[in-house]
Amino acid sequence: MLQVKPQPHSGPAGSDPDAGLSIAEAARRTGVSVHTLRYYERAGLVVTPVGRTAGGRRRYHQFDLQWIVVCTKLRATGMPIKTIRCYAELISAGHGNEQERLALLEAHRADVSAKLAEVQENLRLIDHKIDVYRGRLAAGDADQLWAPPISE
Amino acid sequence: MLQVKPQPHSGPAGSDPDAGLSIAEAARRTGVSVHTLRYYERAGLVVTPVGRTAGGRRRYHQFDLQWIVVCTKLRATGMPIKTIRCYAELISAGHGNEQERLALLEAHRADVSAKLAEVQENLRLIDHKIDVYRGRLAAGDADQLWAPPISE
DNA sequence: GCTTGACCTGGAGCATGCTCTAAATCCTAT
DNA sequence: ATAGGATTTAGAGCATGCTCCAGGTCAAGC
Repeated sequence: MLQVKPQPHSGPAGSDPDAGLSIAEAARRTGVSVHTLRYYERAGLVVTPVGRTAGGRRRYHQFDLQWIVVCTKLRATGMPIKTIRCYAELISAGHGNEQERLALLEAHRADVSAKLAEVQENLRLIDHKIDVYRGRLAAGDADQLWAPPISE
Repeated sequence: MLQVKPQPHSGPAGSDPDAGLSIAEAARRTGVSVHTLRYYERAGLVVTPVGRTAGGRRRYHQFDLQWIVVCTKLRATGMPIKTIRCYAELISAGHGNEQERLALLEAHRADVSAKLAEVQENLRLIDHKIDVYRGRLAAGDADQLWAPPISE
């Protein structure tokens, strides 16, 4: 859903393609607020430190944007910040821990699957209630719906 | 998943079936902690006030347990406490607002559906990453995996 | 009566994930 | 040179949903 749009060569905030993007541009392109971008960085959700200008401003490059998008997707499936940091640290540590990365992803996949199944299961109850309400309302006898006991 | 088990006639905390259950028993049967039961009550997640003994202890009856289970299912699909309170108030208000109840449930259903689709979509990315890691690890060339740029 | 454990209330505490503020600094345009 | 807006930082604030604590009450068994 979120895609890092290719830079149209001369966009706002710097036309030099190698200079990197301002935080505002990065936010716009990733769909994440600037606040959140800084928060993620503080929280350790980085694989490589984001570049800085001489004056200390962040400069986002293609790789940074791609990583941020990955973070949003992991977040969207409910992966906690801590776990994403863990994953980032593994990638950051370089080659040799691919088994661990895989294990982390598989564990998360299992969590998401379980959660998905649970939600779908409970959604059925809601659907059932909706059906019942629709039916009763159409039939004009909504009085028969589940209601609290008169007075115990 | 959570079911209100039928009372086996002489259980703990009172054998008179009409006397109602202690909060501990209600917690056990609904799978919710006693803390949470009290919290839900304070938060307005009640359709009818839970009964009390002369001494002020809560007594849970069949209807209370059923309602709590409904609450857990709504929560499990991500319905916020506030919305459940809203729903509880509608039921509590009695007949005549069935359209509103239906609208609330339909709105929630739409939210859940959208969320479900989003999670499933993003889960695909994770699955893809898992596939790639598995393949590379099996092939013994994990070096080729996504890694941070060497130094910008 | 007395002990013991369950229960009561109001309120504090905690985990998570942002979201915002203040004061200072940077940079660009005029 | 300077005004204005964008950005920086550390830290506070907020929303949600529990979770727990202190100090007191209730009730059942001995």
